[in-house]
Amino acid sequence: MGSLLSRATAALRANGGRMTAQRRLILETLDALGGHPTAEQVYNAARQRVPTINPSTVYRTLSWLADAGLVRPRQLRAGPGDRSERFEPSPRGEHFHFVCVGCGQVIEFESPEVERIRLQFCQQHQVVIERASLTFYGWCESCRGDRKAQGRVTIQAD
Amino acid sequence: MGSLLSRATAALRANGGRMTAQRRLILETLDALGGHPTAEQVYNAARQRVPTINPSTVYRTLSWLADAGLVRPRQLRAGPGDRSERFEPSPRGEHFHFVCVGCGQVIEFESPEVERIRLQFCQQHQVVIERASLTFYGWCESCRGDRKAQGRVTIQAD
DNA sequence: GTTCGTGCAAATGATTTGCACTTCG
DNA sequence: CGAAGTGCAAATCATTTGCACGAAC
Repeated sequence: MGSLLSRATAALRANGGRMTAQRRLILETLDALGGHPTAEQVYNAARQRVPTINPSTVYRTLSWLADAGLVRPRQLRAGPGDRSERFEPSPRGEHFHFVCVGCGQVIEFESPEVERIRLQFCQQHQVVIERASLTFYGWCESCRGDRKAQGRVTIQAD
Repeated sequence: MGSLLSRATAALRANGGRMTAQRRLILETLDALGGHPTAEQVYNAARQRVPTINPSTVYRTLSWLADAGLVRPRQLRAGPGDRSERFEPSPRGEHFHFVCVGCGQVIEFESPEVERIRLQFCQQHQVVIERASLTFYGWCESCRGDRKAQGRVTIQAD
């Protein structure tokens, strides 16, 4: 399970796509950034190396990667007014997220219990579940103290 | 625990706010709609009764209700390109959602297990969790058959 | 009569798209 | 060469905001 760059290159070969300088740049940027960057963060980071890179190209590359299953779009918003989608390299297995509403930090975690909840729900309601999302919103260890200070932070549930 | 209209009226009295014809209309519309309507759905439903109602007023009323804790904003998107926020009357306790990616139907459910997962996570990571969101995405009983047909539906996780 | 709320039109912010031009294979 | 990809500017979509007018208390 190599870098995004190498996996994307393989995917390109398989589909007659082309490896361009821009795609290479964006893939390397994603590999370097890690975590859960927004399209804008990818764009800004890429721009430091190649100032002529265009936001449209970043968006197009990210959505191509998402379609190819090489990157996973995530809705992890630290607060209202945080409207941007985030992207994470996908080949780690199913996992969930804690988002600090103070600093935006994301902690990933696993939880086998979710599988049980899912199975129970499927049987009870005769539905097919393709994906589960569990997200905790709160204050990380270093932001805990600021909690009451920022009364303005009103996060919305989903 | 009365209607939204009655609870909102009480909240208005407490804060020196004013009960206007528009607010009454929107509150009655929300009561009538139930479920998890988007701002646009509220607007359209309200407009059938009073065609002069303005979208801005709907947005402003919804965000006032959200601030007052009388309505809860929810991110429940059936697919990508479903960018709108949904709103649900809030005084039901903590619960979670199943979203059918075929028809958009939402099923609510409870899950005491989530509380355990939350506690365990808090202790392990020394964080404070204010809110948990668990969402299942899949196909409801009546849409199950269409599943493979709509390969275009690619939902994003969070 | 104030202050709060509304309507309207314009602004916003994230993302997408049409199109002419470039470049990979 | 020819299809696939890029840059740019304009379009889109949901939502927000500034401002002059209107209506609750």
